[in-house]
Amino acid sequence: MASNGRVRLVDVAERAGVSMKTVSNVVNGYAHVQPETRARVQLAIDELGYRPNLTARRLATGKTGMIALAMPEIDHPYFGELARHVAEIASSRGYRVIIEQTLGDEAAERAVLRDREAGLVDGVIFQPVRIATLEIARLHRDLPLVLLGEVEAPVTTDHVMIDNVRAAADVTDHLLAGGRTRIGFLGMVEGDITMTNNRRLLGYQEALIRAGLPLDPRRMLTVGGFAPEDAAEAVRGALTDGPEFDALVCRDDRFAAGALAALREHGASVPDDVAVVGWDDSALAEWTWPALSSLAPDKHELARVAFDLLSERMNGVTGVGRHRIVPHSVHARASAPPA
Amino acid sequence: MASNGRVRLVDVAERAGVSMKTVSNVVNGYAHVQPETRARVQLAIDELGYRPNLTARRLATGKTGMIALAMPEIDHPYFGELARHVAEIASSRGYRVIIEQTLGDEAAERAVLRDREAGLVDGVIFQPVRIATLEIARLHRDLPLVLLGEVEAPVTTDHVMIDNVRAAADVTDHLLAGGRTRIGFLGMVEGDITMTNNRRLLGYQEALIRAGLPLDPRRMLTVGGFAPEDAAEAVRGALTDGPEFDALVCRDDRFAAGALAALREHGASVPDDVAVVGWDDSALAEWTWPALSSLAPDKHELARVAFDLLSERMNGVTGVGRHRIVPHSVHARASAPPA
DNA sequence: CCAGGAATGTACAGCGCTGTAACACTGTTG
DNA sequence: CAACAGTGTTACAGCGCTGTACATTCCTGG
Repeated sequence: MASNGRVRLVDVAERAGVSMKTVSNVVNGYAHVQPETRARVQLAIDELGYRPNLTARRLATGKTGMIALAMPEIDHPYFGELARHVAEIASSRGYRVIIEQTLGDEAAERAVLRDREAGLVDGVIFQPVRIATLEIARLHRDLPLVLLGEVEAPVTTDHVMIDNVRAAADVTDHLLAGGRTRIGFLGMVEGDITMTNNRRLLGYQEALIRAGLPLDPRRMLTVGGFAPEDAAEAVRGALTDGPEFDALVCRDDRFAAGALAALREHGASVPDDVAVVGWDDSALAEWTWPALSSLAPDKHELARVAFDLLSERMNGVTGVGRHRIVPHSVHARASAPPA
Repeated sequence: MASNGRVRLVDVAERAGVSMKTVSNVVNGYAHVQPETRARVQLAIDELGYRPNLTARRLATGKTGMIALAMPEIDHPYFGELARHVAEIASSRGYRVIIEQTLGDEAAERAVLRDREAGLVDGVIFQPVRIATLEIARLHRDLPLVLLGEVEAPVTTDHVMIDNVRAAADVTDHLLAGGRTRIGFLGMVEGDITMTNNRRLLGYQEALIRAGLPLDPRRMLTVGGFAPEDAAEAVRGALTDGPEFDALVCRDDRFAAGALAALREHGASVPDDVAVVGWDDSALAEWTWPALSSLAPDKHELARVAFDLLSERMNGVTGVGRHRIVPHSVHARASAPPA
């Protein structure tokens, strides 16, 4: 046995009276090993308490069995739930997940694509929020990569998302079906460079146009930052200066929570005076009062499809970037009940 | 260059006309390298786009530069926030974090201590919920380990927690100071084997006794499961059959959210009729209506202390298990305002 | 002026595993 | 019955890096 106390393959081999490779074959479940030999090796493994050194295996095979999941914040409800799904899928396929928090930092996002992952993981699932796809394509070399969320063309990398235009239209239709006619959109974020919001705004507008309703730019609220309080602030402003609205389509559940707070302060009743719909269908939607109706991306499917695409890349599939849309639905709760 | 396209140390060495080890020294920032040599090596590194293979480095050094964080669910608000703090601390010290979700599964918790981590990480920070400390001590070999949360004696492993008895007493005192006299406790969970709740119940009882108030066992509510809905169900039952109460100390914020829902259904006003205090001070406390007062463990400190203890163990410190208490406070919000 | 050390660099073994080539068998086939 | 395919096993190189031992040069102080 090695002096550091750990049992190595060679120790087992010696004890069982076979070669290292045979032990390796047993450990890896290789078929062509005599049952009798296998039993002898297994006995030695158990007796010595042998555990393979994964680092050594990785160096030998060139596979790490790990993927990185890079996202802005692990404690954001949506990302937390997504992380859980990804971890479960990956785990069921024998992979482990390293969480990489970029915290919305541009340098951290670049690092995800470069040195940080060198030889550490077999692939990366990455939700960028600061750097553009063009730069991703430029920085990205041969590491298998799947992007999450809306990305602008030209896209040379695999990515998975929901149909944001359609989803925003569905949410707006849900409100229209409930008899709302003066529907606002909360909100565009200053300095937000992702396409996500533009697509959602577009879907919202399309639904209004289809319904023959006017587009009032003053009902499309701009928010100063990403915190719920920023959203509340924007709603407060709109309630005093802006045009009337009887419903709000929100960019995410946290913005919706901020909107609920501002409406409450103002004495507006939800959903009677103003209906509110969130986005992400995170656990938080259950906890607000009233509970939030929310656009629900199929997170499980999102994680599964992303992992499958990545898996193919890790198995050597090459070729142009692939584009996958996963389903969504409107999860109706009290803040915007069904018609 | 290697046929697989990756640049290796030896390629850089060849190009710069020095030995592999000198390149290694430059890469690792070793002091005693001639500036001129260093520059030449650096040039070769840049020209070839060399990135060290971390797996190989790990095999050579025996250090992985990674720790595992094992917890029940990454999408639980408290654990999500804790994960974020741990990831930030670890990252600032040059470590990376692997998230291990046990999902409250006993086998998964055992696996954390055994083969799963073999040679993969340098240490583990682990919040057990299913397996007892005795078993942890039995399974745990030489892998550096720090436990989070309440653990029963005898403790042979380092662990970090808040003073749950004291914290529960502080929360109860907060309610007493607000003039509440019929304070309930929500809740003991059926089949919960962790000590956490017993400690909290104890602190709650101590505070009542010190205040000269009677202990009414019927005000100590038992909950059928860990979901907020289970807590709501328990509160509903108490509202119809049980003794009156004018305040509730809750096991965590999610239970408190469940309690708020049940109270609302019943027409009880919070905090006028019943004050509610949560536990964990998770982001969720901001989103409920009214916003939850909550016992706030110093999560940042918790993460820091846990990492420091682990760090010492990873650096070879041996000896008996150490016990660390981190501070907490009562974060007062609308559901139980200060006196 | 020389022993003793610090500064700078090299050669090579070895971390613990897996892939590959090769070998010794056994049975199968034209 | 030679040729061959398939099975079970071994020996050993090699994954890409770092640690160790050692060579060489350059200072320093007695």
